[in-house]
Amino acid sequence: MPELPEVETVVRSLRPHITGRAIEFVATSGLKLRKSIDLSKLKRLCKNTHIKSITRQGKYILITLDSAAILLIHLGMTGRLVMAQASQERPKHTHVVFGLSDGKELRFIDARRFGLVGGYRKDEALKVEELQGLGVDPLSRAFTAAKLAQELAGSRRVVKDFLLDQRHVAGLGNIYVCEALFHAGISPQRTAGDLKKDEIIRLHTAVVEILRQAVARRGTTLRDYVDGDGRPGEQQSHLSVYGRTGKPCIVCQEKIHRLVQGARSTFFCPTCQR
DNA sequence: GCATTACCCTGAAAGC
DNA sequence: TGCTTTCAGGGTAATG
Repeated sequence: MPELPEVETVVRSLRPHITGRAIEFVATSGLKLRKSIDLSKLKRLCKNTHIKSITRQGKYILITLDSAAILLIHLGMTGRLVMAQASQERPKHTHVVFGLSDGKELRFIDARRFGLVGGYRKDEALKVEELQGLGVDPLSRAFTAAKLAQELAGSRRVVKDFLLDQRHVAGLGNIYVCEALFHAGISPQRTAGDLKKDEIIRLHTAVVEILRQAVARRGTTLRDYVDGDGRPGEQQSHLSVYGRTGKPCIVCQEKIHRLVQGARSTFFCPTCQR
């Protein structure tokens, strides 16, 4: 399940392959993803233009074209954005294909179709609905302990749900929220607005460190995720609590517990996290 | 504003 | 063995 480190890894791995390339054709499966794909619009946007850059905002991938139009991609749960030779057979669940000028294809593959692929003209690009409400990116300079404190202030939600809300901090998902709360020693059931100053500082540090470490290890692959070159990540063997129900805590040996919050599994150590 | 629930969807795993 | 059921969850929308 791609979160910030996985999306960042995809962006970095694709950058040398697609920057400066022209898009010669666009094809789709015709199946609906999170939203329907407007193929004719994608074709119009991609015609006679080159790829200028590929960047990330939260879990969204932005491919900016020379025309200043943007292609917006979200990997959802099982989405993959990979390079392939045009001669290679397109795998099952390939929903969007961008044919590039060097004979390669940039393919969006998504079994569960929770992902999203859209295109926006230059005049639409600054007010893309999906990006408008996104909170601070936790790997940006703007994400400070003070900023986190400001976001948390007054919230009556449980901190686990709060951190998953992309309107506050953009890029965290279930795995890294569980991991960050563990490393900060904070129970996932605490009320967000009740965290003390020292706890907020610990949480801020944990979020940044966990994400940086995961980026360095090119993300977590539990099942589907691969980067733009088709390579899995390496962070999965370094998880402290996620998916470790019943196994001993790496700090105190207490068994890791699992509970369900907002229809998502939460993994935590009841001794280390207060 | 916030919590809860349902929905989208496929494939792996579990259960029978 | 083979079929059926359950579970996984990011984001959104409806409801209370």
